[in-house]
Amino acid sequence: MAANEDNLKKIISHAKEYGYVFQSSEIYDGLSAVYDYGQMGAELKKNIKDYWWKAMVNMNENIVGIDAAIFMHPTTWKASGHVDAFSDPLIDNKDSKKRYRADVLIEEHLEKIRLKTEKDVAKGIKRFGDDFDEEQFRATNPNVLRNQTKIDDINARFKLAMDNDDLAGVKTLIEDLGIACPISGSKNWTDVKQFNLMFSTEIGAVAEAANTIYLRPETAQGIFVNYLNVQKSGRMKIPFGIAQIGKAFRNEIVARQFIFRMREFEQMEMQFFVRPGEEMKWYEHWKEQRFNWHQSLGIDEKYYRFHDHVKLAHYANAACDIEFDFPMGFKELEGIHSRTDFDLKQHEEHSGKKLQYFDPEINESYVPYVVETSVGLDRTFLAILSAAYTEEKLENDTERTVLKLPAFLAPIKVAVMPLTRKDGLPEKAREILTILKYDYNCNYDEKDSPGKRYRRQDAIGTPFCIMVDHQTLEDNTVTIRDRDTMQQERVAIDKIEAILKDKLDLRKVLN
RNA sequence: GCGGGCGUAAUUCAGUGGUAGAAUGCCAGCUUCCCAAGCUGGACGUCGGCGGUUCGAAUCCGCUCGCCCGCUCCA
Repeated sequence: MAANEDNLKKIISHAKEYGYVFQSSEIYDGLSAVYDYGQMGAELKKNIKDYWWKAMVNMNENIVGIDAAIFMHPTTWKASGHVDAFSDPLIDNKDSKKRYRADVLIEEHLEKIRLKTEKDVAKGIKRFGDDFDEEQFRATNPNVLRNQTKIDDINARFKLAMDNDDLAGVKTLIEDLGIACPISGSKNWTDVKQFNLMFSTEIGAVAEAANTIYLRPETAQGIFVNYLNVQKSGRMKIPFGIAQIGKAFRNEIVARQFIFRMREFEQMEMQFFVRPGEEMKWYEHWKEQRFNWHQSLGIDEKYYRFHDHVKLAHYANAACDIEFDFPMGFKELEGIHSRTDFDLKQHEEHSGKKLQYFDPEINESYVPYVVETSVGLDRTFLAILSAAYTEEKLENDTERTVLKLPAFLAPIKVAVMPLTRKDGLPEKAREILTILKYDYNCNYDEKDSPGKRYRRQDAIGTPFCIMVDHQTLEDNTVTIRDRDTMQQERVAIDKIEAILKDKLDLRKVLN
């Protein structure tokens, strides 16, 4: 554990030192849980996006990509459930310092009262056996009735308080009920606070007439509200998918662990629309597909595992995560959810528009079921970066730090360097650079010894280095040095393009 | 939000009351030329920020911002 935490620190330092990730607004002391991608990070991130898009959109005939706006009609978030679900009333116990959801505390209290009734019922059964009329007992027994009244009263008070945004009322209710902290046993509570995880701003130039509008907390809704547009304009036939890469925003109470949990983050997701009843088949299909995608990055299988959700969200009938062994342990990287027809039904209801699909195969109209794959781009970035970060002991008893990034994702694909700065070698090297830079992001470096330059490229993860030496001038050959093996291979200049093309060929990874 | 740890150069750190250092890195030049060689020169820090104590603060105190860890949260 300690070694792993250490590892995260090292990765953060390395990421900063070599232009991968910077703290946002650093000169102003930073902004909590917001990060910027630097010159290397932006390239890596872009390459991850491209690779995902290629695998999901380009490789699947029945998946298309869109780019929806971050701003959406406010009703969207009522329909999706985010307005309610993303604003929990929270309360802290001052003695145990534990935080609870106020509604959960009250619900637990109600559960205790219900339990009393059940005990009474159980007693009755025990005493009277078969003669016991449970239904009548529940309807007439004074204790049971009194408890039921209590429950109804509490529910009514809670609902009233919540509907009126009366947080003080919620606190009073908790105090009146004598609810104690399960840990400390004390009733010493802070005020109830509302946390809304959605960022809001105003749309409309005139302040009085402005409407509150949210920054989307997830990208999925942009797909749902456009599903019919895409289906009709793209002549899509079920089953089909809509993919999207974009930013989402969550005002996390605690956001930490570098770029793992940020307030502004990017998701890559695909909603797959299927015929009702076939969702489990597709759920299994995408579980496998997405796992294979991660595997294709060439990171050891032991870094990944599935985690099935036991407790399902209100919209799902099956859900699992693909978890990655980050420096801080196994954490969610991607979620695969069978979302049923919940979202589309909700949007039908709130918009009053039909969101049905006519299925010519079965001659029937229906609201499709949805299987979602949603992967965090920043998390994928962190996963790849942390798996790639390697400190190696070399034979000559020195060390090197190398980013063993998948070659096709590396920010710089190839560095071209002259062995010395004399004898026309730089000119020759630049000729080669000119050939390659149309297809690949290249580096040129002539400063310092060759060994030092190799190490510099290792640190940023450049998979290939081309060295122009004196033999180049004689026979037009160069050496290509492999980042991971450190082996050099002498090849003809006119073969370089073919060799790189082969080494970076996505056909090999995308199977 | 609570608790713990921390914040000094690009990075890793030393410096505990007398106004700042090392190593690595970076830049220029010389030399060397295939895995962080050497030499010379150089740039970069209002010691996270604000305030207080003091003749004097990187150092002591308060507040604040940020990072890491635990709790909590993460439909």
